[in-house]
Formats: sequence, C-alpha cells, structure tokens
Amino acid sequence: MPEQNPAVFFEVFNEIGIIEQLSRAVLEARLPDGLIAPHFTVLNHLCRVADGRTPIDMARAFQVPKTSMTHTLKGLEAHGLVEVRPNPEDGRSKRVWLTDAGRDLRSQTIVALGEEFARMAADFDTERLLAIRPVLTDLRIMMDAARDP
Amino acid sequence: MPEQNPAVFFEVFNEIGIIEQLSRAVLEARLPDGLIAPHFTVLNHLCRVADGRTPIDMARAFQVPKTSMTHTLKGLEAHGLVEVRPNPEDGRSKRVWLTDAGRDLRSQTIVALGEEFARMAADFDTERLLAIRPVLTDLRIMMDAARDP
DNA sequence: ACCACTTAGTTCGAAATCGCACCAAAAGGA
DNA sequence: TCCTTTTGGTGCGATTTCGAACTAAGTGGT
Repeated sequence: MPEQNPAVFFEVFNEIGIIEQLSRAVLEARLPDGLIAPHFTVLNHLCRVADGRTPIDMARAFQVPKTSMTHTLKGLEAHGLVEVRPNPEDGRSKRVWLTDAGRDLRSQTIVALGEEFARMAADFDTERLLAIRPVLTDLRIMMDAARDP
Repeated sequence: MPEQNPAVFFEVFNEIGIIEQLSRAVLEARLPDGLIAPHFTVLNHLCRVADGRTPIDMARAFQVPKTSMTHTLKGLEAHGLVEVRPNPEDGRSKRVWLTDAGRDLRSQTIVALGEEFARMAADFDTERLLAIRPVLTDLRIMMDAARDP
C-alpha cells in the first residue's frame, strides 16, 4: 500500500544533484579551455531556440541573474563565438548572434557528446531514461510554477 | 518500436540541470544567511553517515576538490556548526565533528524542507518520484563508475 | 636508518556567481 | 510635454570554486 511520503523528494533531489555534477563534468571535458557549461548552454539556446535573442531574455530563460549573463556573454564574445550588437528596436538592449565559429563549436560538441552518450547507452538502457523523462519534465514544470515570485 | 537513441541522455540531463538549480534554491531559501547548499550537505553527511569524518573523506564523497572542502569547513566553523580537531591517529589529517548548533540547524532545515516537500506533494504524485528514483540511482552509479580516473 | 614517494591540508591566484548600485532608454500618466 | 517609474545592461565587491604549488606527516623500499 503506497503512502505519500515527502521524503522521496529529498532522495530524488539528492540523486539529481550528483547526476548534474557528473553530467556537467562530461560536458565540460568536451569544451575548449576557458569555456564551461553556461557558455555551451547559451550557444545551444541561440542555435535551437532563436538566434538574435536579447541577454535579458536568456537570463530569464536560464533563471540566472542578468549580471551572470553579461559575464557569460563576455566570455563567448572574447572567444569569437557570438556577436553582441545593439538592438535597433530598443536603445537599452542588445541582441546576441551566433558567429559561424559559435555554430560550429556547438555542432562539434553535440557530436562529441552524442558519441559519449552512445557509449553510455551500452551500459544503460535508454528505455529507462525515456520512461523517466516525462516525470522529470513535469517535476520541473511544477517547481518552476511554485517558486516564489 | 523502441530504438536506442542516445539523444534522450541530452534531454534528461537538461531537465536534471534545471531541477538541480530549482531544488538548490529551495534549500538555500531555508538556510541562514551566509550558508549555502554545500554547507548543508556537509552537516547532513556528518549527521547521517559518520560524525568525525576527515575533510578528505568528505571531499571524495562529494567529488569536490579538497580546497573547496577546506573553504566550506571554514564557513561552517565560523558559524559554530562544526568543530575541526586534529586527528590523533594521523598527524596530517583532521576530524570534523558536529556541534550541537550544527545538529540543530540540520534538524530544523530537514523539518522546514519536509514541510515544503509536503506542499509539493499536493501538486505532484510522489508515486512518480518513487518510480524514477531507482533509475536515477542506477544512472548515477553508472556515470560514477564511468568517469575517467 | 635513510630517502624517495605518497598523502592531508593550506595558501594563493584566477575565474565564476550574484546582489547592489548605477546609468541610459523606454513607458506611461497627468 | 514633463516627470515618475520601469526596464536592460554594466561596474563593483563579496563569496564560491578550483587548479597549482607548497608544507608537514606518513609509507615503504633498501
């Protein structure tokens, strides 16, 4: 007979914390020196979602302070992976565009990660991941909606 | 017809990254000023696993550099939550002991989190968490074993 | 006993995160 | 229009993370 035991949140969050750390290490091992996970996240977002986004849009999308986004974009710009240009429609803001180098680096990283994930898939049934994905997504949505505004 | 698609790793890690961020925010909102998640992790570990652990043991358990552990312990010590004493069995190392204040803070935080998780359980069926927990655990174990030594 | 090697911990410096304060531009009400 | 408020972005400083180099102490081979 199942009971609603909130303690399972604790255990799940604990595992998630460790997996996040390990998966971040996997990603960063495949990035050039000086680039870390947040840099890749921005490249990926611009590529998948919408090139030409404003910094504040992305800060909100990733739920990081805008000062952190400024800093991350500085790093990407220094590596020639994005271009930050003024926004002609709003003098306060800017727009961030991928360069060819940025697009290339993102693609290469995706490929390298794909290879690594394929190796992992030999040791771990991806069916089980398919099964938990919707639960993680719903959990994320619930928590996102619940955070204090 | 299911196929082994490594891309599901990407999606799962992405959700996990977001949930980690949100759950860390939930924890840190319930900690006193100046204390963050790693501080609590150490308190919890000492309480649950073994009081009197050496710093290097905990650094390895959490897979953080030993310099980070030194820093975290400095913070806990400054708040009077742990005591760091020399290890009589090994002149190089130290042992970390919870103070009463440390034990109390850990308990109170667990209670506060329990209340928060109970609220979450009203919006999210904990049966689904129970179901994914073994998958997360196995995934963590697989990745832990796979990381380059 | 000696000496090379390993191990635990710290110091130091670089990079990252992020709150606070600030500026410039936009928005909106009177 | 004028003036207040809001919004996007940055500069600054405090804290965190973490690698490199160092010290002190234990280990082990000869």
